[in-house]
Amino acid sequence: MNIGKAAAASGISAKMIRYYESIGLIPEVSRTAAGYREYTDKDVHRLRFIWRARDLGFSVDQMSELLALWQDRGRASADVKRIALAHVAELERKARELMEMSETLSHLASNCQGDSRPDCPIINQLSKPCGCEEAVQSEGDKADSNQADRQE
Amino acid sequence: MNIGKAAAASGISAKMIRYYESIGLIPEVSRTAAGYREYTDKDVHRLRFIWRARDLGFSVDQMSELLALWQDRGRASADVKRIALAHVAELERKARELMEMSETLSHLASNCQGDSRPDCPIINQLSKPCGCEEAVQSEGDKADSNQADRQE
DNA sequence: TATAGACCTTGCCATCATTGGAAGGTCAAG
DNA sequence: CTTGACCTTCCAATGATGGCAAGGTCTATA
Repeated sequence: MNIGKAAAASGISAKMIRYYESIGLIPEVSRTAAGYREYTDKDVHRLRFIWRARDLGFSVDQMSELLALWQDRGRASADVKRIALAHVAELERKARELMEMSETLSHLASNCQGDSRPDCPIINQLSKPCGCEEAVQSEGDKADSNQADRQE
Repeated sequence: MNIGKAAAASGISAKMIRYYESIGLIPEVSRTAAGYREYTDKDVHRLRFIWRARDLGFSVDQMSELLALWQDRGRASADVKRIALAHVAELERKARELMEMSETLSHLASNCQGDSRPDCPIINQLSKPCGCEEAVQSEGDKADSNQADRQE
């Protein structure tokens, strides 16, 4: 099967398949006399593995480790679990980071009239002169009000 | 004030200040006879604005719009709010995406013994042959489940 | 058989925001 | 005057992906 078929079968673009080969994530496959790459079902199976791992947000390096463990009959599931949980922690960290931004901004926006006048708590917050503590609290997350948010 | 001082005062690295200047996010500042950039308090104030916007995850393009609105005495707060809310939606989308990955993986990991044996639901899931919808089996989860078919 | 068009090959560029480094000039303290 | 910290510009790399170009190959059809 050529690279186009392998791409369609695996869900990974031909471009990315060549890229993964170039960086050594997957082995070089055999070529036809004309130089076309030839993929076996086994190769496609590996690509699908990568496709799923990628879908879970694993990096190329992590996928490389996972592929090695997959191949390793003597693997310890603890090794797989460790990689997975480290990734979960990272995903959660990033998600929290995004949610903090979102909440801060959402709060500011909720206090913005959104009309034709220039006064705006979002702009006010961004233009504050220093990084003083009275900035929007993202870590403390005190639920207690400060609704009005001194928007001068 | 030279770029190093401006960087320290604004929280943005000298490297990034030069970059922001090169792409036109901030105007070119005056230079000393020796070619050193000179920053005024106003310049630093603008850099702090950028620092805060960046901290909220705004892209350079969005910051450019926000800076223009900041400078615009006749701005409509609705324009600011629109940008902010669009960004909130994007942040939430990304956060949800990460959380979905995290939850899927977390669930798989919770069913993994994490011992010295090779059987592992995480590897099993990744190695499934097709994109079938029979997601992860829940708590009940037969531990006997299909051994990941390795390639060899 | 000739040809069109779909596919393959390699290689380079672009993204986005940021960091790093090299080579060379400048400034301030000792 | 030296030293070291700073500044300047330019170039490169990151990670994962898409795009394009130039050229070769395969396949179906006229």
